[in-house]
Amino acid sequence: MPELPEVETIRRELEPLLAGRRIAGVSIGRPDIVGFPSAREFARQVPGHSIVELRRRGKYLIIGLDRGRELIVHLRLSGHLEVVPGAKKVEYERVRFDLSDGQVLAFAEPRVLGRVYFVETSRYPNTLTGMVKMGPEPIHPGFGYDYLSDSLRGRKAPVKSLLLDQKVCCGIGNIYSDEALFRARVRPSRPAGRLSTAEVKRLAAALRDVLNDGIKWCGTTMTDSRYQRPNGGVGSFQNHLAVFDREGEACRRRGCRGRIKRVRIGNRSSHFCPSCQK
DNA sequence: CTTGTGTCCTGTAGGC
DNA sequence: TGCCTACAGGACACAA
Repeated sequence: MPELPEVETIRRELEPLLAGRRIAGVSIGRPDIVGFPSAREFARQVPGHSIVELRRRGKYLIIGLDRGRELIVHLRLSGHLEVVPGAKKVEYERVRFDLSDGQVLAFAEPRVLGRVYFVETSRYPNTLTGMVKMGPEPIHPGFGYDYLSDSLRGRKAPVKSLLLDQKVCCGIGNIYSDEALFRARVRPSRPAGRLSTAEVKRLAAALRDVLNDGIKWCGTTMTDSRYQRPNGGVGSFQNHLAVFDREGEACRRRGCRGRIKRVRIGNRSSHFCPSCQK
């Protein structure tokens, strides 16, 4: 669920709550949540480190520690982070970090698919190769027509599948890929290598714009979504979705009489307007 | 290398 | 109401 805008919102709101605190203790409710090193080593090595800053790479949240170490969190489908008073119980809490100010950073993850890693800065283990191979940030200046055009050239897979490939453009998930394709007026099923120059240009701009809009609205919280901000608040980009989760509803483009269709592409549901997207 | 499929794990919505 | 099945926004291993 959390894609780039959600993770970026979490980063911004969590940093003032964490920066400068020391991690006094770690308790692990589910050892399989720890991706590196072993759960036992994780619980032994993390305490004593202080939190310096929070960064983000794609959908990974990077908690920068002192002495050249990082705590890396991936929320996958259902994970979230909360900072709560030490006495409070957090539902689905899998890992708990006791902080020096008496607060607790809780990693809650109902589905147990999310992971947390403790690593040396920029020295990533095999369980984190996704970090090393990750493509550029679509909201950074280096991501534009030239890069995207090179990445899609000759590819026969549906353009939607390539947008979800973190090696092509990191941070994109099912929601923002559907929304970007709508803005670019390109159907998700189109073979990626067959897009025209104008379409690739529109797509590169749409990816950047839709992610920035998602950040502006503090992410997307659906009714069945567990995405929440560290203070318990929710996002509001769901109020601005053009196609995602709108199957059968009217297209919102002025003058368009189309209805949003849902199809399966690469085992993921994809939403588009048959009238606007070619 | 590219592409498509299955799997991890749990909770929940919706059908009967 | 209660049971059962299908599906969920991610990532990766693996087969063809």
